[in-house]
Amino acid sequence: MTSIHDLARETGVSTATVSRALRGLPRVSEETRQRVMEAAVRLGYVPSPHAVGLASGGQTRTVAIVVLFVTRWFFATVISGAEQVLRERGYDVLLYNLNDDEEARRRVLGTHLLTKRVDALLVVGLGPTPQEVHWLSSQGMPVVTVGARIAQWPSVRVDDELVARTGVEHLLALGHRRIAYVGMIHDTGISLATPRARVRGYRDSLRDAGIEHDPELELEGQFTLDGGVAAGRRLVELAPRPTAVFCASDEMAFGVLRAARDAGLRVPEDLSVVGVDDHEMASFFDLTTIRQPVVEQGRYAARQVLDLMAPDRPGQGEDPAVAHHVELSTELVVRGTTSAPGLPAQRSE
Amino acid sequence: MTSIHDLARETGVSTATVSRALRGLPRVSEETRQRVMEAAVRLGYVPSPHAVGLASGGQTRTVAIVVLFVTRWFFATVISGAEQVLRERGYDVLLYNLNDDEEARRRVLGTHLLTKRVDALLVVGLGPTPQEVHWLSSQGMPVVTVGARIAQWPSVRVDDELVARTGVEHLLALGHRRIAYVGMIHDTGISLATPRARVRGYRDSLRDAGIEHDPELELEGQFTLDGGVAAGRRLVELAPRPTAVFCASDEMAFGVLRAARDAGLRVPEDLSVVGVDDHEMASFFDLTTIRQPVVEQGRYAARQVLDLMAPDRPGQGEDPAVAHHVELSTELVVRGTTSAPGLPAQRSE
DNA sequence: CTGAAAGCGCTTACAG
DNA sequence: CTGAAAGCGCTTACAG
Repeated sequence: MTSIHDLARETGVSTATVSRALRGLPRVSEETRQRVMEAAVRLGYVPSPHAVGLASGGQTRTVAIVVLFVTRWFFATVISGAEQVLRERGYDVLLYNLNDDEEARRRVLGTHLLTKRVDALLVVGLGPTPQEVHWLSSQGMPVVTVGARIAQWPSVRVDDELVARTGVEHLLALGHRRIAYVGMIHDTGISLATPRARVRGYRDSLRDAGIEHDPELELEGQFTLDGGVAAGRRLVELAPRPTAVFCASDEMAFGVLRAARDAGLRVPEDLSVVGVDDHEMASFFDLTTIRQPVVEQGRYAARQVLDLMAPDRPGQGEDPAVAHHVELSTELVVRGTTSAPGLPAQRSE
Repeated sequence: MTSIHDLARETGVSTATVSRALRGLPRVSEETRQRVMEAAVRLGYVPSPHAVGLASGGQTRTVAIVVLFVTRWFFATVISGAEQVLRERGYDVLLYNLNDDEEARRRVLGTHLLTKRVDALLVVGLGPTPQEVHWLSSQGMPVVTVGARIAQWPSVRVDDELVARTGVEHLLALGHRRIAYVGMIHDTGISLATPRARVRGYRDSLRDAGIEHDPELELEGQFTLDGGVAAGRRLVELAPRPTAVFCASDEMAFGVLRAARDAGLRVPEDLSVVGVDDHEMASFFDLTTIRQPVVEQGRYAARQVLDLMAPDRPGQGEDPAVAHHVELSTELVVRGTTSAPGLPAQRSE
């Protein structure tokens, strides 16, 4: 491993000068810089991040991304957006996959685990508790959240209540009155913000439409495909059967479609189905859904992270173009799984 | 940030003793150890990874996982398996998402980028070139591959030729003779090993069955859903139309199913379809497929990585239970998308 | 069982 | 423009 000393010996200058030359600092003659650079390339020099970090006050040029489940489309997609932006700016990404494990969450967000290991935290899909917020803030750790809004920290998300309202109101406008909900009803894991906001939106739109709340119509789907199938099976047995269902994620909607078809129901004639996400397979299933921009949420959050760290960089202020709380817009995408009760889909092609 | 010096002052011993006490080294009185531990907890002490790394010879306790696409099911699933095993052993995971970018690949595998940043490399889904192998070896970087076999390095994979043969032979046994292939035909990106082995398996089984090779039957599907749809559209236009198709991934198979149904074909009566993976949505589509263990490949590879680094740890040898080249077994899962030509599926329920 | 001291590979005032 | 020296927070022989 060639070090700064090797370069100093090789070029006949001091290590201090080598250090300055390498980093493009002023007060180094052009000729010296050339010689040092050349030697660095020739000897395959790479700075030791440990030494750099130690000497320059603990910077790690590393950001931790904490997700609930790497394997789910939403999280993987957010990661890919954020990773790209951070990478471009020379940051490494440390991945923490919580796997919905409460203990892992405590370890990562509630202990010293990350202090000194990363410069900032990007938390996706879970809302830190007030204690965690307090703790991380007291540690001076910059944090950005995706999918949850914490007053003190920058965040990117979509308006989950509005998402649900948009879906349910689409069904109401088509004439449905008995509308079921598939989502996360019982708080099991550690992801709360999004599921809760969506049920709320569902309930509020029904109330605003003067429809009485029927708890029987709220089905547990766990935000998974299998959960959606299970919820769909229960749904088709309800009497009277709902004529439509709003699913809080496309993956659950796929499951409901399957269950409906297994039960011999026609979609949308017998059952209209709406999802959320515009998952890569949604158009495949011809699913009506509320599209949310996902890569963009990752990209934007990464920019917020960079911005939070920016004031530390000499001569750089905050980027005025980066907002504290950002709500990206969503969009109703009408496809073939919704129609007026009893009618086939009206395709406008 | 409390340091080892604070603990030393607090407990009235030297920093050397604090260091030993903290790490559970022998030659420290039980009483001293207690006092140090207590102070560490009370003051919220966390060792600086930079200082530890610098002082103890460059260890980083970090492993880089390099993948082609985080967003694809296979890669995300391998990551989750590997991450869990590494995490349990106290290693952090640095994620590099290549996104099929040749330049990113060069930067990561062909330069000094990773030297001094990570203790080992876990490469998923791409086979390093001989130059890269030589380079990384000369740098002393421990590397494990998933899905490609490099003689010098430990690897985990499935036998991709056998996978293809299993699928094609299932179709041959059902009586099909005109069998198409959907996979990666034209080498575009940087993922080569797996796609190539699978076409080879397809061609070989047909040849062994005495069926002449027809290049028209090999369709480009790019290992994506959309690629599968596109390939499927071309497939249904072929004359005479094949009676069956082997797809090198489930995602492409989903696409072919869609195209077939759009074209009014019945599956499996008019077209039998086989995939590879047993993707989480495969049973959903009732797809016949060759199942490969994916989380397990990630877990096993992580163990190989740990084993590769083990000899450095005092008193530890290699784990004899960890093999150099591992081929995990695959399994034909017969579902409803395959049958004898012209016949409906024979379900054994 | 414990401490003083050197060293890991850099950066950063401070002189010159 | 350049160098000598201290320091970042640990670990590790070496003494005792």
